[in-house]
Amino acid sequence: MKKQYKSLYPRNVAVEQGRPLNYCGIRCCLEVLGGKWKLLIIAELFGGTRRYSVLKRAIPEISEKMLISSLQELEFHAIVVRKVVEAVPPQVEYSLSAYGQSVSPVLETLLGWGEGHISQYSDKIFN
Amino acid sequence: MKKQYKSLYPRNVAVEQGRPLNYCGIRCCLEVLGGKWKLLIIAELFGGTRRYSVLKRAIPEISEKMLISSLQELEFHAIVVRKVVEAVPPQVEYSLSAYGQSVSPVLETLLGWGEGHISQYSDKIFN
DNA sequence: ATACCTACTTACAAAAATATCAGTACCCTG
DNA sequence: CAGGGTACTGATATTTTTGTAAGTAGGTAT
Repeated sequence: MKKQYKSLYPRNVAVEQGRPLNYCGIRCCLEVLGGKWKLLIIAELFGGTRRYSVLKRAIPEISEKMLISSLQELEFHAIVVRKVVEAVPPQVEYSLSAYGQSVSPVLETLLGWGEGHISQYSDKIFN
Repeated sequence: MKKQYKSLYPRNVAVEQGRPLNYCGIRCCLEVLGGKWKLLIIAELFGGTRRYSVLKRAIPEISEKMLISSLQELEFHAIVVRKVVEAVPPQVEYSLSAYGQSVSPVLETLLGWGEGHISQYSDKIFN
């Protein structure tokens, strides 16, 4: 990984006791799990180890760039594990780390709330 | 409210059974609760009813525009309630609706995971 | 009379996120 | 030997999100 992970909290914010002012668990989640694709990728990986090309086909709307960069950030945060299989053509397998499994309740809760919201307010969402 | 809420899912996506292809609870959450400020505002409102100016002071880094527009979207989605108090100077109170209280587990779970993540990986986050 | 408070709105600018697309290296198949 | 598959990288463009700053209206305090 040449690419350096870039922390999302602004640099001009004061730092207190080792963390930026008002940095909290929610901001951390938004930083680590937020964005358009990461939770969807994680959800897919809860189904098991997936090769790059399989992930791509599982989430067809995602661009390769976003898929790769999301995977790289998740790997940086120790949530996913990247494993190269020496083969021709090359294979790279992505899976959730043991730590990555800890995202499960987050995913479940969000999914549950979201599905409930859709069923109550689909008219507002899909207007 | 003149401002029309704009759904975040792309219009060019095929719709199946009343919802866009691959639309799921997670995407719904990202749409309704996502963004930089909404969950923080909700967290603040879990502390009770707050006037606009009080919210502003509670989250000092937020711009007025973001505060207002976040509140408006949350109101649109029936999560917060806006109440005008006839007084001089004018007062507007924001609070969570009964439905808005249902976000509680989402908030708790995210906060919990995030705080845990910070304590394990603060070196990676605050590099 | 001037400044200031409230809860906003609006136009515009900047920044950040995401998309598009071409290119890479390797080998394999027809 | 052309074409295709794999897992990427990098430049650039577009879109989306967020920020800045000024303005509004009615009233109050100085």
